[in-house]
Amino acid sequence: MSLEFAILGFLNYHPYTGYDLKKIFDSSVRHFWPADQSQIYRTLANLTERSLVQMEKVPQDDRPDRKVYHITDSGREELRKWVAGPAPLDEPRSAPLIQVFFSGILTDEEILQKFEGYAGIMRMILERYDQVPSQLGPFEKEITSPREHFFWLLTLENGMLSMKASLEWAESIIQRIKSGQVPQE
Amino acid sequence: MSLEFAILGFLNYHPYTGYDLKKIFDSSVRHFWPADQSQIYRTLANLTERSLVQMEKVPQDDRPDRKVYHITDSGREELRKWVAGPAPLDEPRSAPLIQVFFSGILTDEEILQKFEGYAGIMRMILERYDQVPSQLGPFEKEITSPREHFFWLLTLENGMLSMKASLEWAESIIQRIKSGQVPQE
DNA sequence: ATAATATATATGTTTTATCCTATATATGAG
DNA sequence: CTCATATATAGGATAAAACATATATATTAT
Repeated sequence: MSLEFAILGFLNYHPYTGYDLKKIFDSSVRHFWPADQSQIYRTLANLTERSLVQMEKVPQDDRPDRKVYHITDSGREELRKWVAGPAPLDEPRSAPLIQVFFSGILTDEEILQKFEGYAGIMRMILERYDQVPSQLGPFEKEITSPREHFFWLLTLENGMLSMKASLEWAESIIQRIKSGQVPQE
Repeated sequence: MSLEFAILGFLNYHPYTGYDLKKIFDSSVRHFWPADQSQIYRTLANLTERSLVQMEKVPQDDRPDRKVYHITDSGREELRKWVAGPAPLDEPRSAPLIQVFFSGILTDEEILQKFEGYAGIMRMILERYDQVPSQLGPFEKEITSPREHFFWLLTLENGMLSMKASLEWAESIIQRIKSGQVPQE
C-alpha cells in the first residue's frame, strides 16, 4: 500500500492527527493520490498496531481529544527503505480513455463534442496547476523546507506536463475530426 | 464501474467468452485499463443478471463448455448512453510520484539513481509502444474495422505522448540534480 | 433563529480489484 | 516422461477504496 508510506512520509516531517493529515493530503498530493478520510484513520490504526507510529492523546475540553501520531524509529526505517527502493509499478486506469476507445459507435459530431469536453476539462485543470504554487494551503504553511518544497514542485510539474501533452493530443484530434480524417466504418 | 462498459464495448463488436475477453483486454486496453481474469468472469455474471448480456452455452467434448456472451438490446443502449455521456473523472494514483514527493530524505546520489531508474523504465515502455501497432495481437486479428482501429490508435497515442512528457520531465530533473540545483535542507 | 462550516474521531457497508487455488483436458517442447 | 502452455471456468480470501453515517461542540454567516 502506498497510502501508508505517504502517511509515514508526512509524519516524518511532523506529528499530526488524522484530521490534519486529511487536509494536508488534499492540499499537496491529491493530484496524484487522493485519500479518503476514513481510509486515513484506518491506516493510522493499522500503522499503530505495527508500531510504525505512536499515538499521543492530547485532551481537549471543548472538542474530541486529539490523537496526535508520531513516527517511530522503525517507521522511519520502513519509510526510508520504501522510498529508496525500486519504483512501484503503476497500473494506470483511465475511464475517459475507455470512452475514447469505444467512441466509434458515436457520430462524428458527437465525438467532436466529446473531445471538446475533454479539452475544456484539461484546460481547467491546467489553470488550477498554475494557481497552486501561489495559494498557500495548509501544506505549505506548516511543513515544507526548501528541499521538501522542491520535490513537491516536481510532482506538480509532472502533472502539468502530462496534462499539457494530453491537451495537445485532444486538440490534434479535434483538428483531425474537423478535417474529416476519421475513418467511416 | 468502467470495466463493465469496456466488456459491453467488446461484446458490441462480437460475442466472446470470458477467456477470449481476457486475451483481448491484454492486447488492446491493458495500457490504460488492466483487467484481472476473475474480475472479468464476475462482471460477466453480473451483467447477465442485469440482462445487459446473454449467455449462450456452446458444448465441447474435450474441454469445458464455452460460455459465449452476447450483448442485448438494453446492453447496447446502456453502452451508448455511457460512451456518449459526460467524461468520468479520473482519480489518478501514482505510487512512483509518492516516492518522488518524499525523496528529500535521500541523498542526492540516491535521488539521481532513482530518476535514472524511472527514465529507464519509461524508455522501455516507449519502445514497446512503438512496436505495438506492428505486432498483430488477438485484438487486431479478430475485431477491428478501420474506424475501431483508429480509436485504438488514439489511445496508444495518448499513452505514448504522456509517457514522453514524463520521460522528458525525468531527464530534466537528472540534469538539475547533476548541476546541483536541488536545495539542501 | 437557523444553517453552514470547522474541529475531531469512528465504524458499518459495499464495491472494486488482486491473489491464489481448483477443476479438466490437449498439445507441443525438452 | 515430464513440464510448460493453451483452452475454459469458477470461487474463496484478502486488500483497497468509496460511500454513508454517527457523535459532539464552537463559531460564523444569513
